[in-house]
Amino acid sequence: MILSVMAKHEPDLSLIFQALSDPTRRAMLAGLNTGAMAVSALAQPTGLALPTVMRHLTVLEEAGLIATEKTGRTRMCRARPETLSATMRWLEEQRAEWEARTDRLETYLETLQKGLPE
Amino acid sequence: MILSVMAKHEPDLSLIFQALSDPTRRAMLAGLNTGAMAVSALAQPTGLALPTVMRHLTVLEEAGLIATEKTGRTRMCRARPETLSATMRWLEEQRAEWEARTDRLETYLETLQKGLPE
DNA sequence: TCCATACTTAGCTCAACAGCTAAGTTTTAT
DNA sequence: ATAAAACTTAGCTGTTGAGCTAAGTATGGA
Repeated sequence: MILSVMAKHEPDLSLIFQALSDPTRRAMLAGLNTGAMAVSALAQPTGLALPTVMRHLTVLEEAGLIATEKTGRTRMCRARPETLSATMRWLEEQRAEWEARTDRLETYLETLQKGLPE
Repeated sequence: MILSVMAKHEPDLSLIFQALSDPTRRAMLAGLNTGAMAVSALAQPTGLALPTVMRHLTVLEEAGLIATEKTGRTRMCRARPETLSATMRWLEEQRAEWEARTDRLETYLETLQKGLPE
């Protein structure tokens, strides 16, 4: 099997961060961490109209943060934690790069200090 | 010293994710990982007008992702990796919660399996 | 002093977003 | 065969976002 076939939706950071920037969507995502849920069950605690909730779910799904499947007349939603992992990886890379140059800087400064008495 | 005085800007996830959702801003942040930079230096590779870049910088600063300081006529910008760490912490909590309930579910299913022959 | 540099402020445009209501569609239960 | 349940689609509204130009302020060098 060719790898590119498996990579259906490589994570799009713009879509992911955009999806996570809304508190309602973060709450929904947190709700799904306790198990899969139908749309109306997710909507209930938000107090929002159903079409509004549907829009939020579409945003989350297009970002790869959840998956949904319709069975009969109800649509079940579940979290996709792999996408969270991919996102953490990006954040970690940023911090790592920053740390690397900070370390280089400190090493350089130490070198200067040792060099001074010379 | 009282702690609440120190916590100037507790991280606001909505602001942070909103800031990170724009590719231009992520590129700027990545640029700052290689060291502090003046506004015009950050603007140059983007090809955007200076006021546009300024707006991006304001968004990043209000999210706590960078800090800036003006000396003379130039404003220097540097990354604030602590905010990235706080963000990772939230993502990690989500994944942890999801894993916890998944583990509980698997344990339960195993229990059922063992129970069956009885 | 004068001019260039480096932002900064003001204000405009167009697109995208979050919310709504009203009116479908498809299943399931009676 | 109806009717309720659970979405789904269409379309409207007010706000926010990213981009621009033009004009202003403040510093530093000649």
